[in-house]
Amino acid sequence: MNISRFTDYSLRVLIYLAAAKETSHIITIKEVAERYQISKNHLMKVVQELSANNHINATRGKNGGIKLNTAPENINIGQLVRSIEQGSTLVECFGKDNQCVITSSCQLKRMFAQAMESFFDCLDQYTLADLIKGENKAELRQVLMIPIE
Amino acid sequence: MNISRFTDYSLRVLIYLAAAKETSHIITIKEVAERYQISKNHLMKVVQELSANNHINATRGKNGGIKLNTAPENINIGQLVRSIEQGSTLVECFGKDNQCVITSSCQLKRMFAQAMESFFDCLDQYTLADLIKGENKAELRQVLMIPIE
DNA sequence: TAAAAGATGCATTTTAAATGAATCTTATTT
DNA sequence: AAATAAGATTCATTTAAAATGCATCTTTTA
Repeated sequence: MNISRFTDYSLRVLIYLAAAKETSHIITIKEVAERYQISKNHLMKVVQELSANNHINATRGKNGGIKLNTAPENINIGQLVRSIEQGSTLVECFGKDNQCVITSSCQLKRMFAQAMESFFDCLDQYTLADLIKGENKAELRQVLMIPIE
Repeated sequence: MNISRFTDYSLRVLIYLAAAKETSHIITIKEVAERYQISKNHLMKVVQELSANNHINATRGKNGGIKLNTAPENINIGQLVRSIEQGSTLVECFGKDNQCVITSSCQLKRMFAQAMESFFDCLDQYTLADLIKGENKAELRQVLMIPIE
């Protein structure tokens, strides 16, 4: 059972931006990629999608960068992961080119769909704010070398 | 979000065997692979694991074959999927070679672990028997061309 | 107008999973 | 005993999705 690195990176970007909130320092994709030591190219695409979904605001050009578009409290983890992972195929029968011969008389799809809903419903309990609560925020700022100012 | 074909095939084998229960006809891996139109080689490995976990009984030699080791009611879907998918890496920080720099101050792992538990807990509600209930059994026997006798 | 940022499209690499193939082991039947 | 038919095992190969890299385009600001 796994979730794409794309989704993982999406969350990392949001955590970075949330941890750096209330800071005057401008954040770029390059910086985020360097601090996390992950591929800048991949991160560009991740940012592009987050931006397309209005979770973050990306500005081009000199002094451009990325920042959160809403308060961390308003970014729900379940909804976010759902939206990124939508279109993924949990098992063959969820996919477009399903070849399973018993599909019509198989109850598995129903069960798995329900289980997946439980998974997301659980994540629905949390928002981005829960990820930078308490001591976490300071710790994240430190590990990610986000200047406090 | 996805689950391996290995797990999918495991369920298909069990469904086949459950649907063919109370039938005198001996079932071989070859037959199951043919009916589902899937790789016999892969299925062999699937069967091997199901057999190692005592879910099914495999006998070699002439007139050998595979059959369920317990009543379908006793094979829990959640437990089964859990056992096959154990060791899979939901996201990087679940894995052995986790490189994520914020791991120590990140709450995501906890949240995802909880969500995964919800997923399996949901599947825990069902057993193999639920997959061959009512009309399903007859339908499965027909699609899979299992002789009724 | 130069520099610095993100956007985009295409190519390549990586990796895990799936599949194939060959051989080994076990059991049964003749 | 020998032949046959089943699963078990090991190693090699293929596949497909995801990730990454690269080049170029677009936008913004100093």
